[in-house]
Amino acid sequence: MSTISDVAARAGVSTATVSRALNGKSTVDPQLAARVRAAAAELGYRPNGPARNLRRQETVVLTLIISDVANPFFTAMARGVEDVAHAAGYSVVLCNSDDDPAKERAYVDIAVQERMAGILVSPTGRGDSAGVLAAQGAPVVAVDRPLPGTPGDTVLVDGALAARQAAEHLVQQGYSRIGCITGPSGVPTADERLAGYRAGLRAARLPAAADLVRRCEFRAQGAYRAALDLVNRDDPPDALLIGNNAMAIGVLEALAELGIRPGREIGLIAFDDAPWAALLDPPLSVVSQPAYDMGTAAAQLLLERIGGASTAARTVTLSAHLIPRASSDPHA
Amino acid sequence: MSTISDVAARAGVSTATVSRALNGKSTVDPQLAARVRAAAAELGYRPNGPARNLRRQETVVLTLIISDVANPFFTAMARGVEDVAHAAGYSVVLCNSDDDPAKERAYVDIAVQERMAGILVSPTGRGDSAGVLAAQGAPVVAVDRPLPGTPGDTVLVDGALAARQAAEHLVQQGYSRIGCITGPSGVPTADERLAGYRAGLRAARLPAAADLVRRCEFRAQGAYRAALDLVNRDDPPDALLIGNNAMAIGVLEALAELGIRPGREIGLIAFDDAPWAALLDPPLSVVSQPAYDMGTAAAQLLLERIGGASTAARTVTLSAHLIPRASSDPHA
DNA sequence: TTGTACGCGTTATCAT
DNA sequence: ATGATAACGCGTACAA
Repeated sequence: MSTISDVAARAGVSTATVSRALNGKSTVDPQLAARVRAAAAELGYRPNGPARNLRRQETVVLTLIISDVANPFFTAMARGVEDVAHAAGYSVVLCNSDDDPAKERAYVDIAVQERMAGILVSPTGRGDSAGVLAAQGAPVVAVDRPLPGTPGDTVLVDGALAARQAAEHLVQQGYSRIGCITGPSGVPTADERLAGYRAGLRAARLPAAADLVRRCEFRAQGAYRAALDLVNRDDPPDALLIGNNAMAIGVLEALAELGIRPGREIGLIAFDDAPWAALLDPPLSVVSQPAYDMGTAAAQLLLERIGGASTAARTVTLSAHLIPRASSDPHA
Repeated sequence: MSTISDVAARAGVSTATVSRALNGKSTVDPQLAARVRAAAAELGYRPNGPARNLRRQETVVLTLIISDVANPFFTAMARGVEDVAHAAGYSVVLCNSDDDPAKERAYVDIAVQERMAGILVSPTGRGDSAGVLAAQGAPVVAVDRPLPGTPGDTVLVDGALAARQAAEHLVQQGYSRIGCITGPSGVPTADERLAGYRAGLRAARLPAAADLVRRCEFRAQGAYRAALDLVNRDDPPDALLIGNNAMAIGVLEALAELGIRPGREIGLIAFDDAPWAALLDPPLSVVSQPAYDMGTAAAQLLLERIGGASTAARTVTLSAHLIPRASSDPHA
């Protein structure tokens, strides 16, 4: 692969002139510049990124670490990040932590080592990534979940409020034995949804039914088992608040197997809207989170932080809203 | 951010010893090594990636460029790539080209400039990324779609065969006016699915109905309009072969709006299985592509190519298989 | 306007 | 076993 000196030799100029001509920085004789560009094109010259980054001490690529690429919520967020980043001349690379603290940590290490311009991370909540980040003082913003320990820029949604509203909606619809399937203990989004659910029951003067709560990973499989488990009880729930998109699929599979129809036989509300949610029969009620906007907000925060503008940590909290559909209507 | 010389100073040794101790390469006095590690830890030292890559002339990160992060097909593929890559000590970063040749090109440029160890790309089919890649001689493998022009390593699925089988299945089920909504002309996967569809009709001695074919981007919106357009004809199709996952959503939305029930009123088969396809009412018949396996195969090819093993370009072709469900059953 | 020369942080070679 | 030093490819201050 040809270097800047190859180009210089071919164009009969110094490497400094090549650099200037190609970066359009200082003023260069138009004719020389043309010769340089021609030489570069003929050689298929591409500047060596590592060398350039080393010299410039900066990059124009952002790292976005998410916990599940297959989750539409995170991909929508990624779109938001990308749109803002691209407009500002940055590129974005995605890393998939798989909700595994070790993988998250590995990607954080890479981002730090490669001296990425900035890092957006939707933390698993466990693990020590936060420490690494804090120690390096790299520009970071946490999305969806706060970074434990360090008070950095953060973009959240008020999941507790949304969960509470969802629970109250189920009560209003006439359900009275409301269960909840949410993520692992310690994961902030999982915890806050559970708290909101409980607050909703309390507000409706319904007894807190600890035995109607199940916790598992934010995946279909665990939710599938949890749903079977709950529904096969002697006193099964008559409604379910579901922690996310992927879990909803597991629950729906379980109910389909048992021939239980959502809405009439069991009320259902799941976190995260998805393109297919409205296509189900009955359509699935959801708590829609502003994923795209979370992405744009996070990217903006990060860009400002990179710019070195403010120094105080900021937290942006967006709100989710309930989209009631027939799966939470007992008369549907 | 501290450098290797900071660590060296703190440990009272030379930078060379620090490098050796931290990389465990050459043999170092255990006591000294411990002192070095301690110093590094205290300083929160992280090796400078660009400097290291510059010196080593190599990276351990792979770039995977896909056209749609929100498409489960591509994310499943990404999982396959990641699993194989991680096992071999490589990391993977995802880039979202959005099916936009310019974005694809931009990410290819980045990957090449950053001297990524290897590149996996699912090309838009348009644009000149292939030329750049070929010129640089970077390790590349194309997934899902071939890289136009250059005969490099490629992982494909036999979409023509699968489309033909799908069309024939629809015929067997009793449908006779079968339409097709597929991707843009020039996109290989779109073209081959159309070709297979036509072959299926021919094999069944059904007239090729050019006016029942619609082409648009591989997205929901275009497919939504195409479906409305087709169904509102005087002589509408009685079945539809749909180009992919996202398009299926658009078609289903259109049909739901018009109150047309899949299966009984219009046969439906879509490319790409998705977790929600079986949950629909009626469940959606799909052509399931081995996305995960495509990812692992591609990653293996790439790793071998990076290793410098073979020199001849290889093409791996996997096969898709039809999963008939009720949406292609007129009696359901 | 153009060229010379140094340094970015690391690893590898060569002495010691 | 350890240290001094060159080199990776680039951008830029300084000199011409």
